[in-house]
Amino acid sequence: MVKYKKTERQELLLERVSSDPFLTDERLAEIFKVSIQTIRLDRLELDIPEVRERIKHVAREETDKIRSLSLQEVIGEIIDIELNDHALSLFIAEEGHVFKKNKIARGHYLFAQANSLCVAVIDQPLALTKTAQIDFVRPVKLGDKVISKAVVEKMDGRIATIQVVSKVEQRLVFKGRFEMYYTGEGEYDG
Amino acid sequence: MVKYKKTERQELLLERVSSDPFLTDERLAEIFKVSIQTIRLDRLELDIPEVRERIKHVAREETDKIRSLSLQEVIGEIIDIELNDHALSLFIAEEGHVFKKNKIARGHYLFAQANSLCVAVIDQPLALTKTAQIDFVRPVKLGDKVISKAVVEKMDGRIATIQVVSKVEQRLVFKGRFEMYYTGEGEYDG
DNA sequence: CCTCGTTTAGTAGTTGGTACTAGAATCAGT
DNA sequence: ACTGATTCTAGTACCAACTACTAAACGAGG
Repeated sequence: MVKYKKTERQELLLERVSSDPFLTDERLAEIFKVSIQTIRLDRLELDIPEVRERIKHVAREETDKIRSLSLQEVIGEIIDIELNDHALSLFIAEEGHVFKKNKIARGHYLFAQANSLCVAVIDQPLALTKTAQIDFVRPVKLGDKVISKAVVEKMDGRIATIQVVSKVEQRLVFKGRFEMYYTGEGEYDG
Repeated sequence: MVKYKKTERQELLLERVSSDPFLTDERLAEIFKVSIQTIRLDRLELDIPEVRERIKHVAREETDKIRSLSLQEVIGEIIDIELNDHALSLFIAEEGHVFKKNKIARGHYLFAQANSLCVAVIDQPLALTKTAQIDFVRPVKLGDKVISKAVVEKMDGRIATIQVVSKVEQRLVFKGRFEMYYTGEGEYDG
């Protein structure tokens, strides 16, 4: 087995650490077959905190109820957001999301990405889906990176209308029109 | 302020630590106005692990929760099915399915229940959702038992039209009309 | 007063680090 | 092949937050 080059090792390190935050430097040194010092230099360069801080961070996500709204309750990772205007998220179809037989993503994950993006883009204390018309244009396969874009068309005080399109490598795979019901604490009467 | 007696302090200690697992012995010693050693004796007697272990435990719960949720194949348990005709499933809204703030189920779980029911009721090697029009009629709350019923309206050789209604204690909470694409071959050319 | 439960103090050792210095190995270009 | 930079390894001193242990002080009851 050949040792990795620095940059390659650092990429893999980032992946490893984010998929399993519980790995100590010692374990990582074994995995990559380098010294502990090398691992520490890598973490320093990549701004990866020590194992205890990583664990603490994961644990905080549970207790931190404020933060969790924008982080936890979303399928896919939000990569750009302008509240009450538009939002972008990335969802990668993994083993758990696809049919075993043909490796095509189950529709409800695409819906979930779009739906949670709609919830996130509405900057209101309460936002619930009211109706949706959706089209699954092309199947999404295992490993596909789905970029979903939600654009708020109008907000009339109670109902927001949002158009969502999802693409894999620029190709449309899903589109939908969502009506979201929302209320703000006393901002609007209702 | 009077110092607590041993037993009383230990009770309060248990409460404190379980409500905030991030407290170090040093902090606890300050809180109860005793020495660190006393806190450590207490933890020993009460079998409370050290701060880092407590944090690790919380973090583990968190990652387990995410994993078990994302790996869910089908949402809801099928309780009655007549292939190509109708199907019933039960879904119970649990902690992981609801918004933390208001304990209302996220829309995509209701969609997922309906969607996977539609996939199941089509007796074909391949069944993919093509379009859907859906209505979230009433919010579903934590603990609600949602019964979803899918009825196949027509199947024309490639597309099946299915009506789904979901109820909690006889009250409509969700309805939708799904068009499912299906083939015997397992081919799909978008 | 003495005793026993309780509390405090202090020491040595552990884990998983940070921060730093210094030297060895490797590679890239001339 | 030699030079110089990059990369890796080694080693030291230090830290937080402990465990595990010993020993002493306190405090109220018999």
